[in-house]
Amino acid sequence: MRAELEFLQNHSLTSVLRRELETLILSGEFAPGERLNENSLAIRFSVSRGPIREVCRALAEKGLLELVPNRGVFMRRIGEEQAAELYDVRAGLFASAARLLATKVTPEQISELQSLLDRMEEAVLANSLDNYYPLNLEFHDSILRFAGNSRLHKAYSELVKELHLFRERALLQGGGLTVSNIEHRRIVAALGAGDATAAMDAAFAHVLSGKSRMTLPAAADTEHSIGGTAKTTDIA
Amino acid sequence: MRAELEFLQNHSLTSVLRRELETLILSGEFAPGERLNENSLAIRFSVSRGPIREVCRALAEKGLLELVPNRGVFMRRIGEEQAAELYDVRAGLFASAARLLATKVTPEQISELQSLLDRMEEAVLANSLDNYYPLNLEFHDSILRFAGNSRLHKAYSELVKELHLFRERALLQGGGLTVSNIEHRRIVAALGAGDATAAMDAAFAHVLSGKSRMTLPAAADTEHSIGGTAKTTDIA
DNA sequence: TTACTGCAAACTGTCAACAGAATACAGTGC
DNA sequence: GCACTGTATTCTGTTGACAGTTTGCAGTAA
Repeated sequence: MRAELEFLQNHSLTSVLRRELETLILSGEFAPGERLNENSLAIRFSVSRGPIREVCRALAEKGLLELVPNRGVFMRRIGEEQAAELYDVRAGLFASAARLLATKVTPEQISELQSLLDRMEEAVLANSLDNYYPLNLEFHDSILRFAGNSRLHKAYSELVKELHLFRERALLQGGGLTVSNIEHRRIVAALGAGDATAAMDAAFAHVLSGKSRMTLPAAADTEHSIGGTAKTTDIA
Repeated sequence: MRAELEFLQNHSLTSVLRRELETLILSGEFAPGERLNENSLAIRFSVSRGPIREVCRALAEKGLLELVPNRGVFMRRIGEEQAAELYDVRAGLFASAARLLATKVTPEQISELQSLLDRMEEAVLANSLDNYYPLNLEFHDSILRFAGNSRLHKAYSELVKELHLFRERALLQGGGLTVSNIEHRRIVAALGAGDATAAMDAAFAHVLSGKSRMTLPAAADTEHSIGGTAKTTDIA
């Protein structure tokens, strides 16, 4: 019961709604550019329009939705240029984390990262994107976590969520995995050596490399994901 | 009249309110941790509570306000640790801008930055913080602008706004100006040489240097700003 | 005097309803 | 058949009101 009381105090209806709608958005429930009907959402969640509107305003501020006066809220549509811009921001945050971590990383953390590198290497050899993808996420997340700056971590995570809205991106070619993991090794090597500048540089270059891997093939084939929820992945 | 119509279409009541309230907050109208009464705000702006609530949700998402269930909205209180974290994020964004700019900067932009450096140098010699401060802002803003990434620029600006909430910081000592401008010169030199890594490194180090200039003296004297709206400045 | 209890006022959370704008569609003229 | 106009519908923007919670205060007992 104690736990339930605490739940009621910390999680208001609005905050629950917010989380719920965010999950819905990130799960691909709505198509890019699709309009969200406030009334429908209100009925769907069995609440009135007030809380729905508040949640939409918050998510719009976060960059997941778009507000058009007198027309309503729309799923944010992220074009190639906007995605490219987001990559630059993400690169800066990731580089910051790497640089901060370089001066304080512990041997245990290095070996944990090494372990991830090895497991990713296996996935590369098996040419298994399905195995590589979650390890890649964990690798990046670990660096952010080890950096020990919760605000930086939060900003990075939100940026990754925002990038998920960019669905018109190409699937990664097999060769990308090899390159990606080589870059990973370079980052860990710099971290292990305590070289802040090199770590920052490698981290930044890695994300930018992912950006070019992502946008270049997309220009050649932009129709592949229309009408489906093709599982696109993001190796950076 | 054309302009007025366009104004009505693009700026809804909520968006105007949002800007207004944000200005109020950043101007120091409310003390850190102070509670904002929804009804008072509604009366003050002659609107109902609905729009006020939506605006507050948006500004809370942005990090300027804090929401406590069943108790209301409060001015966000930023402690020293949080401010330190924000500096790291800011450093990453600024470094990203510097690195991106290094590969595309034009001679005209370099000379514009040089001009700012010279004018800051004058302010340093005159030991005039009042002259130095706006030039310093313009210097940083110019680099973000020249970098040509609007999203990065926006993220940086919002972070600076968020940092403004940290009022318990010390005024800058005179010596800081000299150091700060030396760091500025190092950034511009790297940019002019087209050295992306050096530019990124110098930019990151500069913001972190500003962070230590900010937090160290504050630890020695944390009571200086109580009860007043002392004009504190932020040299980084 | 101090601590506790109970009540009252104030405020937030939520809802339902109204006004105005945008959209879709039927009707009319060419 | 096609473009245009006027109307009806739908949806957003905003408001006022009610329910539940928190806060402040007066009253009481130790």
